[in-house]
Amino acid sequence: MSLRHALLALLTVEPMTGYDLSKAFQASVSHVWHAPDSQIYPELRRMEADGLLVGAEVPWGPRGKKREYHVTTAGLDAFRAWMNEPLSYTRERDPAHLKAAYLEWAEPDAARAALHAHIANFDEQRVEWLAKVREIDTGTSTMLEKRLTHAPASEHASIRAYKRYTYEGLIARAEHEIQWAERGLALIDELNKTDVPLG
Amino acid sequence: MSLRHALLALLTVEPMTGYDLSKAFQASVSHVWHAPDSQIYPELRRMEADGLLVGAEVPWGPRGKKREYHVTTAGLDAFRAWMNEPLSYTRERDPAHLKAAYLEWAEPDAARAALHAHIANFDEQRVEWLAKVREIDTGTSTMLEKRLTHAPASEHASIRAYKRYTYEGLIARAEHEIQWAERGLALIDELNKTDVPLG
DNA sequence: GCTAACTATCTATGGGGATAGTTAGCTGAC
DNA sequence: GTCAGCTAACTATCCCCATAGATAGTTAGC
Repeated sequence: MSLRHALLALLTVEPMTGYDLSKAFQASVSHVWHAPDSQIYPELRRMEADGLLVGAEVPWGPRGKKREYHVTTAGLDAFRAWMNEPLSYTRERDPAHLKAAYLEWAEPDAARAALHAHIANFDEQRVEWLAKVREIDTGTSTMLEKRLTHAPASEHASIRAYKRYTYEGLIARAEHEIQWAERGLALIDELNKTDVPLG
Repeated sequence: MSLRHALLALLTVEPMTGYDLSKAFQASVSHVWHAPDSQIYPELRRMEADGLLVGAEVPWGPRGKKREYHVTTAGLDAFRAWMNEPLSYTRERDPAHLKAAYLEWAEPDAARAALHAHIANFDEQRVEWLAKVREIDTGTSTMLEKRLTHAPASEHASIRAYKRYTYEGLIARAEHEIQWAERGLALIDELNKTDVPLG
């Protein structure tokens, strides 16, 4: 039930439509949270029914309209409560490492391809997060700057620091995964070396 | 649909009952894969229907019986095919980092507790994987040794090496997460320092 | 001989999420 | 002036998985 809290997190920054939230998940914070719009719209209505949000019809063009959701004080309370309560670490599933543990079953080239895909995946993440950190440092992160405008100046340093800290952790993790995969590639080469000891 | 492949992976080592598989997930490879028995039993029956496994009734005590599943050649083919095909990296969800990005909303003590929980979680994993590596090195891993008995001697080194490589990667990841959380604890202290500059 | 703990299997229910498809209005380029 | 591409919102279906509980036989200790 954490989609709800991810939505609250984004909506504490500024009111948004379901479409905005869908885009925000797809682009800006994918790999931390994501959701298809088919999940977002019903959840927003449920959250409104629960009093965490209020939706406001906003005109859009001559005839169109859209629904912008604002966080209520009950919503803020719920978000703060979630932030203050410990989160349960559910056992995760890790197909990449499951596969790695049985890599002897794969053709060497397929094994290499798997590790290259691992590298490509985390390199993409790394680039994404590096851009985020640069945005934080240069003040070009629209979300962060909006967040700062309605937070007391005394908290600005903390807000900036926690965001940077989060993204740095994700960068380090991505780099770790890349290094692991590279060690794997070296291991595959090592194990598939055709030994010609007495040329 | 990777539960199927996780089950195949374990069953390539030796025939097992649903109960055995449930225990294997709970204990030996949790954090790489896990599943409740309510998922395992139906999936085993589906896999048998698909011809990947055959189940054999085995007496258990005077009146009891259990069903032991053996991998068929079709099952081996399916597993090998999965090992040789690239796996799709689905965007993950990461509640811990989502929370970290909004840590200014939490009470300092709650923020500390969250990071301590993070450390505890990954330290547990670290200990678990370190034990695995030790088992591999000392030849006391029952699963691995069984796997080796029906694999050609020429492959023993590879099998051992891939297992070790996998667990080492998981250990390094756990250590990374611990270090990240520790940096976070230092950051919280830093940000909540009550400045008394002029005594 | 009883009881606790373990082995073994199965069912029910509901939530979360992936995928796909539908409808409708808006905007700008050609 | 129309067509492509974007914004906006919603619906349907299916699968995976979590939680909980039901049932029954086995083993070992007291």
